Amino acid sequence: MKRTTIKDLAARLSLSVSTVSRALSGDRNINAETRGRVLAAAEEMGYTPNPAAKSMRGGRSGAIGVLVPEMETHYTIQVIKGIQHVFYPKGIRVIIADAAEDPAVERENLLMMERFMVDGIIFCQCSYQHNADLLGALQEHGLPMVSFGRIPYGLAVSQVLVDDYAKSFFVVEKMIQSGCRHICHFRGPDNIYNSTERARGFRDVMGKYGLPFEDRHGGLGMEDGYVAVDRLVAEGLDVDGIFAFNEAVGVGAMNHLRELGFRIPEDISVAAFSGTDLSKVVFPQLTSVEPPMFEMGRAAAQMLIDQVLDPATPVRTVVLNAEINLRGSTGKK
Amino acid sequence: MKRTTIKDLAARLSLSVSTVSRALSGDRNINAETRGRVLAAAEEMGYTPNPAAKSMRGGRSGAIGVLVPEMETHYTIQVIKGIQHVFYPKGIRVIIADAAEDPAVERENLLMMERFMVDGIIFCQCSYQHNADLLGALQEHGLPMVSFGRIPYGLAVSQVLVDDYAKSFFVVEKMIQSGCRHICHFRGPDNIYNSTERARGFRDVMGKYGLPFEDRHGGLGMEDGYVAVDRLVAEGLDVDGIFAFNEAVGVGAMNHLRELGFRIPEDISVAAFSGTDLSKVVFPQLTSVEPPMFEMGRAAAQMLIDQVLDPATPVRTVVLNAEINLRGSTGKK
DNA sequence: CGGGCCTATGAAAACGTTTTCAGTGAAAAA
DNA sequence: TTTTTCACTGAAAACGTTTTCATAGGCCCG
Repeated sequence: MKRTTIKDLAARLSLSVSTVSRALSGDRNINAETRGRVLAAAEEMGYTPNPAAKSMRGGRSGAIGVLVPEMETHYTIQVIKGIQHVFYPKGIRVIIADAAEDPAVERENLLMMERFMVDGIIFCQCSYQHNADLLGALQEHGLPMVSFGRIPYGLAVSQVLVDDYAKSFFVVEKMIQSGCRHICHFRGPDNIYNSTERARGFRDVMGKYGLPFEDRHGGLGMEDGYVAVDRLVAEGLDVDGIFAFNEAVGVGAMNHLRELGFRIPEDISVAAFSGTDLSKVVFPQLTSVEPPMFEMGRAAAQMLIDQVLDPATPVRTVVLNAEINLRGSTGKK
Repeated sequence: MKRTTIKDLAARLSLSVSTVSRALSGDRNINAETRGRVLAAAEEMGYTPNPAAKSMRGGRSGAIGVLVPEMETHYTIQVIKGIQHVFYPKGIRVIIADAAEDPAVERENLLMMERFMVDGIIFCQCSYQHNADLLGALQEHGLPMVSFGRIPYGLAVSQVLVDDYAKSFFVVEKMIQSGCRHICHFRGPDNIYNSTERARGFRDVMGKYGLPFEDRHGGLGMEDGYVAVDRLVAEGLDVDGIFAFNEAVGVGAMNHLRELGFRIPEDISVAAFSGTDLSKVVFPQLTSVEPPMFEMGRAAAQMLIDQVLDPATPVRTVVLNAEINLRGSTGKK
């Protein structure tokens, strides 16, 4: 179980560790032939550098942290894949921590990342109203960081997002064009700033067509969509369309509407933000706004690397394009 | 950005680093008062040990690797959560690598884990026919490892599983009891040994009731379920039940059957192994065998810790109980 | 031919821990 | 009083790298 170290190579080749290290790291002050011998021996003896030693000397830990608010949806998973796609080929370890939508857990996770001495973090806050202090302090302390997905309102940090406002506007416009007149928005939680943006897009497009603006508290999960439908029915439901904060709420709403005997989309159309594969699995398939999740992860990772390499990198906001996919849950009335 | 080290503490307290280290690690050869002073100072100066240094000295990297065959299903994600639940409180970092069902990628991931010098791995092989050589070599080399979910056929390694045979037997028996007579099994890929076990459970229960045994190649994904249904229809479909290798295949089959105008469960019942939340989201809800995913992750993690602490720990196989959940996709004929 | 400048290498320090080996002084045992 | 033992602490080595710093020989230029 003993690993080959640089010392073993040095001994084998009757060279000093310095020379071997230089050969391995591609220093130019080294004889080409010596370099060749070292590389060959390294290959033969199966040498791989000890990351801990590298890290101790170099100051960098060679690991980055990814903090996500949930791991229930395919959204998060795809972003994580995008992130790993960038880091793993570079030999950088990725540590993932899930807050399960609990800001207290998120805080623990942040502190854990600090203990782990990660070189940077990529995060998506549970709530923009929580942990901004700690994130700010870490940033102040020099920890590179990039946010994705949820808007880190009030935090001057690099971020990769989609255009919540515009995409909400356009997808609802499609619903209107297909005949909807009384659309209700199932709004996201107030502590997620995207809720505000999506609601604004919704309000503006309804205004543009002179239609009444109406919304209900939606929440985040499938149960929330379920409950919101119940409430709407109890109030004597008078809508022909629902625009949900996210896919889960949309699916929850749609499933419950169907249980209650409504036909979708004939009686009521349903659309949602944050669509993933799931939108194509439910019946009818759900019209949704689908962010380029993998690409978002890649972009965030690249931005983080830039920051790690040059701490003076300015704060940037990257807005990627989300696709609007019209499916069976919306259609001609 | 300079972190407090043990040296800083020593200087501050006019003690030697050895003493500080001992106080911190809870060595008993230390004056209680001194220990108190050190702890107080550590708290005050916000000292946290440098994992890299610890690791270099201690030989252990403080990280473990988790190798999964896919991250599409909730199954894997839940197992990962169970694993993290055990390791994070202990300050052990978890590195996750996804093979996307490609044994070549899986091999890369294994090598990556070796480079990262993880203290152990928890894995679920894409295919029991691949990478057993490398896994065996690593094990031989002293790397602690635990397998979960898919049967690591031919590898003498600790593992946590559910009873594929018995649970397949029982869930299909329920279908029979509800009136199904011509059930077709959509079999999993041959390079996953669980396919064999589930098929065996299916064959035996059909035999017990004197019913004809029939199966088709199923595969792993939703598309596979879709395709298998098409093939069945092309052959002049004569079944009243389908038992799918996993949830994805089950959902794919069910969705396509519905597209083709079949009523579920009136015309055809559908059940599947490896159910997750998704089974409750689709319509109708899918009858499925649900492994205790989180618990499996926890168990695997605990077994790995045992092995790391004592390399002489004997190889164990832990079989956990999977729940059979009867839902709308099966029912009285 | 002597000084200066490359090229290639080695020696040693440093990173932050843990741990072994040696003490120290004081109390206990003789 | 002398010796032993004990409780506590310090010095230093070690883990595997990278990175000065130093130095050897060889070459060019005057």
